[in-house]
Amino acid sequence: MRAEALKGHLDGLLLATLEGGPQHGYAIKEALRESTEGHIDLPTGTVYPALHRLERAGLISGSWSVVGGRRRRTYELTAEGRKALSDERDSWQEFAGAVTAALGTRPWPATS
Amino acid sequence: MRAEALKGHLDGLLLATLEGGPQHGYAIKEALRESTEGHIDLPTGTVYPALHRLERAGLISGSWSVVGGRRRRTYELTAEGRKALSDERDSWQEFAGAVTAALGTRPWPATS
DNA sequence: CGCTATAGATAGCGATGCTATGCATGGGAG
DNA sequence: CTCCCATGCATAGCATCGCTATCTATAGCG
Repeated sequence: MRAEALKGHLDGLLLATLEGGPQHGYAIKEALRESTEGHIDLPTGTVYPALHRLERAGLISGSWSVVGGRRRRTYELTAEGRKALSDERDSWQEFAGAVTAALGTRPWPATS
Repeated sequence: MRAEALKGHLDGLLLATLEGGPQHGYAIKEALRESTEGHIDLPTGTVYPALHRLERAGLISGSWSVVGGRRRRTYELTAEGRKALSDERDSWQEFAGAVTAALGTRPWPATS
């Protein structure tokens, strides 16, 4: 996947991954990789700053813990984050629909 | 539509609009607005630099003409541009599929 | 002891779309 | 006749944001 394609959609993906329950950064990255069959495999230098951004924005809240001698920051969705995720889903539908229409491709998935 | 969402997908949209035949910048902008029912309404400050970029990249070729006293730069797809458009469509399918999967939304369109 | 996986972090960069602004012409409103 | 708007093109400067490269640290395995 082209690197820059993600711009503006990363936040929604992270929020969606946290919807299933609290996770720490590394686990989020892995979960995203697995749920997309390797298509979305974020470098850690993308994940951590993005989580900081989301926390500053109040969409997620983090807390430190120590597991197996390693410190972990576990994040969970805030109420605001759930709202934002819902908005992201709506705007993704709109965006994907508009781009699909403009590109002249069949609505996803193209099975024909 | 959120402004930054377009990042990385603009080129494909412009190329797709030119697929139906040569167009000048302003007409491309209008065609895109109409084909997406107003969802994608690009400011001219986005369109013209993007066209210059595509021309520099050899994906489109432009020529000046004068219509009604106004000068126009009409662009058309090059062979390379057609190839790039095809690639864009593939990568859009892949990207949209991955994001849709990760967001946990139904494949577009969500009619349920 | 070194390598790898796990876990987190940051500086600096580059790409790219947007805002604001400018120029120019033609046509319609007043 | 004059002003404003739509058309048409253009650029400077900005802001955003994901990536690369690099760093720290621990646990476990060979």
